[in-house]
Amino acid sequence: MARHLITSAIPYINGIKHLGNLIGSQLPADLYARYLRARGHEVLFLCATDEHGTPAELAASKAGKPVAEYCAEMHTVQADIAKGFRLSFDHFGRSSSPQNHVLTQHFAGVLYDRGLIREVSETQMYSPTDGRYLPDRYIEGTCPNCGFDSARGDQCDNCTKQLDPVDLINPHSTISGATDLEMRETKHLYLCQSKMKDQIAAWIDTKADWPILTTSIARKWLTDGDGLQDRGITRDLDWGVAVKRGTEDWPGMEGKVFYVWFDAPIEYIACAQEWVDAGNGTDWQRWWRTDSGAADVRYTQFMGKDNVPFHTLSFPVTILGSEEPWKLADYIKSFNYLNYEGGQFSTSRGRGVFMDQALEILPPDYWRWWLLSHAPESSDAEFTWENFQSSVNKDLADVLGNFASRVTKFCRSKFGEAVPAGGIMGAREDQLIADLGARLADYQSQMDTIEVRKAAAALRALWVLGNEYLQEVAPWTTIKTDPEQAAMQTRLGLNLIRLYAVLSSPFIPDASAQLLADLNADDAAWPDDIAAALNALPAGHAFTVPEVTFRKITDDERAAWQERFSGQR
RNA sequence: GGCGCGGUAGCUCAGUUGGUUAGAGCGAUCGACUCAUAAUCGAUAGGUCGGGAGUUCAAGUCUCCCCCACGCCA
Repeated sequence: MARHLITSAIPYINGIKHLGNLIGSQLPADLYARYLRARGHEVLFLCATDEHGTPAELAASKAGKPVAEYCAEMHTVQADIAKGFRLSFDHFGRSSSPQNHVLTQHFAGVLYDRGLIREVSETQMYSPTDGRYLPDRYIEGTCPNCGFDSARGDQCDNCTKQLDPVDLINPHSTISGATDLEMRETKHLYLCQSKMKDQIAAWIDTKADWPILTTSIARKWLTDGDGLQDRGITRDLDWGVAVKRGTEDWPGMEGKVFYVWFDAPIEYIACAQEWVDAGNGTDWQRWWRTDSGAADVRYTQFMGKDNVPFHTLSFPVTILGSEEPWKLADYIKSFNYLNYEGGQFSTSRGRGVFMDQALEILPPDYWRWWLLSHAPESSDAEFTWENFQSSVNKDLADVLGNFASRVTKFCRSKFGEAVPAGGIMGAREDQLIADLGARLADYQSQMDTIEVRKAAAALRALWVLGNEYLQEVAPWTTIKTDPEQAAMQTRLGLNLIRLYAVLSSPFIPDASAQLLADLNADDAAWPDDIAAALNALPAGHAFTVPEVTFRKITDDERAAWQERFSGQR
């Protein structure tokens, strides 16, 4: 038994995420966490909401609420949706937690002491009307290069010229439309990532087993141009972690907060503290401090590719730069994007399926199965309703659900609702057990290496073995000449359902639990001996015939959903 | 413009350090079965592995050029 720390990239507080966000991080992380727990490992699975920054402030003001209140509400909304998808976080924290404030300030102080934070004076656009400094992308004006009248402060969307907000003609705030913008001199803190680039590069070089996507993105940032650049870690905002050196005030930095990308990953650690403070754990240090037992923890991070730079570079700079014994990631699993029906998911245009909507139309297992079995691992993947319908109907309803149905209903009609006695296993059964063992080894190997799609395929192959066996031995025929033999075959079939329920639980936890309940099976332990596992339900054991485990998606439903989520409305 | 990930059967994708007739699932066709959610099982068809050149006894798998898609950066 090993100890596994697992974190999923923390979703931004601003609004409900779509299915692409789900499969990009939280869902595969949950799959891995459930699998490792099922294998008997000790797991701490953490996630949180990322709550600071300008978008949160703007969303709150749009909703007419104080930002703290808005974030608290949205946190609850996201937590409920996560429960709806059966994401098995040990704690779902908040980057705005007091624990994270203290820890973020601590890291800043330590990094400053190590000479890894420097102060930089720069000018920035201030809007008296909005009462805030404006990030470049919230300023628009006329492009000095091409005359386009909606050029953004960072870049002109028309001629693609890189811009500075001061270059814009007639600049205005996109928040209020205010034109009385002025340049103000302001001081900010920069994290000296460049000083750490060799150390980070050396660390990445040791990770030959990481996904190519992860290492290639990291290497690109390490070697592009002059190499890893220093980055600003403060902003002129109200909502966030106040800039301090540990517990000391930071002269000249009054009224400023740390930028989200600095405090967000630190929340992974703070989240473990929240977990303890919430009364769900007793010792967070043994997961995070290598001097307190975390040295033998394996830490795996999950994220979409847009988050890779923060996890391979910035956060490691924070951890390593502190020279304190914090746990560093052992494995970083990253995902590409999920597209929707030939384009991208679009939050603003309502294009694609969002997590709350998905749960309105189908139970979580349907989504979990499709998303995981089509996870965008090697390249971007695409969601289409047609593919979703055919995959779910075939894999879940036909191959697995119908297997449970045909076995239990046959048993009920011929032997009654209890596991039948009699008969002896022969060569065909030995063969089945050998095949199951080989497939199980494959499945476990894919899960161990977090090859999500391949794991799904291996699991499906296990389900197929049951149908093959049943079709071949045909108890509905055997029973006419040799009822004892048919009883043995049926008993084996019933036990296969239990085995499948156990093995499938990381992917489809609800269906798994329901099948186990219908079978009155109290043994849900991961099998280490297939033959023994197929005797878990003994002769005479009573069961209930399951309701339809997975219903099929009809053509009409598919068409209606396709229309509903097209973003046209 | 630079860089990155890809471009393999109608669709979604596997193809390890280059090595026998390029694989899987779905879909299609044919057959078997009839316990089951018009489910299942078997068989068959289908690919000049984006295009071109090169290295090699041998290339989907390495090198170069080009084309396409997506993304990141400038």
